[in-house]
Amino acid sequence: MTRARTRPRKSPSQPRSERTVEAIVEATARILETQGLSGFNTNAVADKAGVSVGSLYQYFPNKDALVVALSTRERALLGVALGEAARQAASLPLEGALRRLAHTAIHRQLARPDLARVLDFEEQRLVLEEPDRALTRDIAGNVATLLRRYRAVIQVADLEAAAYDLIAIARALIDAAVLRGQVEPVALEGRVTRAALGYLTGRANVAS
Amino acid sequence: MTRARTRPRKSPSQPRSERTVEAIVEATARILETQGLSGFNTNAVADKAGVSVGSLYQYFPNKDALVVALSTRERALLGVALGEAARQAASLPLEGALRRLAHTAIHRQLARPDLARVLDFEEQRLVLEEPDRALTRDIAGNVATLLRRYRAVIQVADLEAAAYDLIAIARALIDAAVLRGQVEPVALEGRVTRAALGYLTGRANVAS
DNA sequence: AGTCAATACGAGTAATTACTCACATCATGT
DNA sequence: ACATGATGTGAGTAATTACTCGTATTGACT
Repeated sequence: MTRARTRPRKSPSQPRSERTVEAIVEATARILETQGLSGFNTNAVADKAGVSVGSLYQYFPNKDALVVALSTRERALLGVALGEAARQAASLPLEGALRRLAHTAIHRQLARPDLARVLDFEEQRLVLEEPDRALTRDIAGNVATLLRRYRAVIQVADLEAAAYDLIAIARALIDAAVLRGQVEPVALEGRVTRAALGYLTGRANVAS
Repeated sequence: MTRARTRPRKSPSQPRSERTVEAIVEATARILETQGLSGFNTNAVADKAGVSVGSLYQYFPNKDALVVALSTRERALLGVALGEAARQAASLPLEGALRRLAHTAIHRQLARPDLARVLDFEEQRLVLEEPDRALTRDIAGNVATLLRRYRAVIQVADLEAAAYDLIAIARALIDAAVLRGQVEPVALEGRVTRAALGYLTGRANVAS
């Protein structure tokens, strides 16, 4: 029972094939954000990319691999932006740092809001089907590192878990905002920041 | 282009058919929590329910209707529990009230954690495909009503939206906890309560 | 006992779609 | 020019599965 691969082929590369892979990943994004899940099939992706299905399967072993590649690309962009934000936030108090992170994440997700929402969903599906798949590990690691600097003011012991929770909160609030069409970035940033700050520093503990 | 129905048939009812419908809904639950999405097909549900596919389609117009029915059943249970909790919390300060709600929601979701997670996911899918589908409207309404009592201490203006956001936060944190296997109810309750309280009362507003 | 509507059956169908493979074309080194 | 590996093609296949429909059974009422 060998676990199915999701990112195997595409070993050799001439510049030509690089462009093909790029086109396929971007076609996946465009299909997902314009047609949604129901329009997302490999033939449609190949068409949109201007290549044949055969070429698609030369570089991606199965349909999920498309989602993984796209997710990886988008998460990398987010990761870079968050890294930059974290450096800038180095001297800020916790609230300011969280706000910067929230601001950055919101900015990136709202750049292509429909894509963000569908992709979040697809990532959830992948994790549901294969729980150890680590799609947000890098980002969570970076967030955890940042959190460690504020250990003194944070009530939560497990900062790794806290990082994942903060990501889940941000995701939930951003996706909900997109769904409602309430995408005023500043207000949204405030909501995310307050929830995160409450999670980390609130002193609502055991009492009943 | 008439919108597809999701809960149409089953008009007439002898006691026999009631039991059939019950069996089908519960079979859906058991399939989802034991086999996950990949095992969820109408033949499997019919088998598990001990009825034929034909009978299934006598009462449910399509596969999604199964999910809607199950979701409705589970949300009703949660709704009743939350209503009770809200009454008991009537005299408590906001934090205590939120804690009671969190406690109740967690208790119910952890009763069948795997089902809760897959069902949350399926609900997301339904909303993604049909944005105006209102699966949590009743619960959100109840939460909003409760929030109105605390208007004085809440920073957020739109309490309807806040209710949806709080539900999204709770969902995200509970599902994340189930995924990680960290289901200590008390700690989880604390996390949800702190995030909710921060969201509502935090004074992280506009500053940059 | 007989009628009839409600309920149940489940083999079959039609549609979708992920994926393959035998073949074509390209581009690079000689 | 030509050889050769890399890259591209897309009609076809196989598997899955939601859903139908003609038929069978049940049970309530007379």
